[in-house]
Amino acid sequence: MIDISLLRESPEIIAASCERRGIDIDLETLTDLDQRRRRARTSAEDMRRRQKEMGNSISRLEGSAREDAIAEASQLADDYKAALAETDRLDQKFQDIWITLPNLVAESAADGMTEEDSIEVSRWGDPSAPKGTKDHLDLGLDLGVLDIERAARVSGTRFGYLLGDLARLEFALVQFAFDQLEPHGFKPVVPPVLVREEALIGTGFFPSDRQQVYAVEKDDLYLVGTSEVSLAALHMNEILSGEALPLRYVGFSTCFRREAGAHGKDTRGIFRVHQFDKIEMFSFCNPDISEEEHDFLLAREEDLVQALGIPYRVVNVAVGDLGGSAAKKFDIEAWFPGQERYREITSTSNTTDFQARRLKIRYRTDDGNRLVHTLNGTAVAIGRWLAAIIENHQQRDGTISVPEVLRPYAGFDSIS
RNA sequence: GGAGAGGUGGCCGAGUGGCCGAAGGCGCUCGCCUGCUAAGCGAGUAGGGGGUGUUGAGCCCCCUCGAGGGUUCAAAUCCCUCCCUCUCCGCCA
Repeated sequence: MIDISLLRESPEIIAASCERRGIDIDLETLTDLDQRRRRARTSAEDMRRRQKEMGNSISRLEGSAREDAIAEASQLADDYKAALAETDRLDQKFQDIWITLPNLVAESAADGMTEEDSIEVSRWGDPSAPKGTKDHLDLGLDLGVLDIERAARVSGTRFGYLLGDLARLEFALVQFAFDQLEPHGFKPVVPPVLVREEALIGTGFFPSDRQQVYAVEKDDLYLVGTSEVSLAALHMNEILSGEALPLRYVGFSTCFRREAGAHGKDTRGIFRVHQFDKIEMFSFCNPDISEEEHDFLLAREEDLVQALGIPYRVVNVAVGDLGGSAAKKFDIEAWFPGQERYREITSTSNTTDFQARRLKIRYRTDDGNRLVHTLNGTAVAIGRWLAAIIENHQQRDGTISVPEVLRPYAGFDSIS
C-alpha cells in the first residue's frame, strides 16, 4: 500500500509509476472518493461530538429537563450511527481500490514489460567450459537421486522425490547457508508455513495473487509460497526500537506454489515444482538506507553462488515483471548447461514501505514513529540450486563433483 | 475434542455503566539536588484518523482497553460471535 498523502499532494507520481508498470488507473475517481469519505467523516465526527456533549450533561439533570435531553441525545445518536455507516461504506469502497495499487517503482528499476527487458548488471564465472551437457533430470535419474514418475503417482505433476545423496545435499546447503549468513547478523528462523489471510494481505500477495496460493479452507489458513510472508509478518503491528535496525532474519521453510498459468512451462525435472524448500533472507531496515540494504542482500546472494562455483549473471528486473509489492528487484540467473541458458535462481526485492504500511511495522525516532522498509532475498532456493549444482558440476563420466565448500557438510565428495 | 480461567498503555497492575484514554508501580526521557554510585525531588512518557494551518509548529475534534457486532442518551465496564493465551482431561507426531 502506498502513502495516501501522495494521492492528495502529488498524484502525478502515482500516475507515472503505474504507467511504467503498464497498468491503468483512474486517479480522478480515487481522488473524488477520498474527498467524499473525508467530508463524510468530518460531519459524522461532529455529530458524535454533539451527542457526547449532550450525553454528558444528562447525569447532572433531573426531571423533565433530563427527559428532554435524553430524547435529543437519542436523536443525535441515531443520526451519528447513520452518518458513520455512510463513512464506513465510502472508506471500504476507497480501500478496495487502494489496496490493489502496486508499490511505486524505483527510479533505478529497469524499464520494460517482460523478462527480456531486464538489464544485465554483471556476470561471473565461465559458462563455456562444460564437463558434460546432460540436464539435471537425466543426471538425477541416472544416479538414482531423483524420482519424478513416482512423485507424479503420489502427488501429481510438478512434484519430485530427492533421494540419497541429493537429499543429503539439501541439508548440507542449509547448514552452509546458515553458517555463511549468521555472522552477517541474520538470525536463523524456522517460520510457520500455514498463515492467516492477513499475513498474505499484509505482504501484498493478496488480493492480486490469490490464485497462486494453496488454501486450507476448512481452517482459513494458507500455505505460503515463500517464507517472506511469515518473516515479514513476524513483526506486524509492532513498533520497533530504532537501534534494533536493521533487523535481519534468515528463514528456512518449505514453499508451496500452485503455478497457475504456468502450464507447459519448465515441465522437466524439479525446476518448477509445487513444493520446494528455500532459505530466505529478510530485513527490516531504516528507510534511509534500504537501497544499500538491497545491495547488501544481493552481495550475500552472490557470495553463496560464487562459493558453489556456479556461473551466473545479475539482472535488474524490468518494472513490468515486478511483483506488486516490489519497488525494485534483482535476480541472479545461474547458467544451466542442460538448457544452455541463464535461469533465475534467486530474487531480491526492496519493497520499501509497501509491506510495512500494510503490516503496520514502524520504528521509533526522536520525532515520531516511521514506517520501516522491508526487503527480501533468496539465499538458497534448494530445488533449483541443486539442479544448478548438478548440471554445472557434472563430470564426463556422469558423476557429480560436490562443491568444495559443501563437502564438510555433506560428508562426501561426489555423487556417483 | 471436553472442562475451566483470562486478554487493559514499553512492562506489571487497578478499574463492573457517566468528564477513564484509563489509579498506582516499574522502566524510560528531561530538569533539580547529592563532591562518584545509590537514594531523593519535580515534570513528561500509547497508537491511529479527521479539521485548521506558517505542512509535519501549534490548536480543535473523533476512534482505539484482543477483534467485530449489539444493548443504552452514555460501555474498559452489560450481551453475542470470533481470535488468542493459560490450566486440567482426552488424543497424538
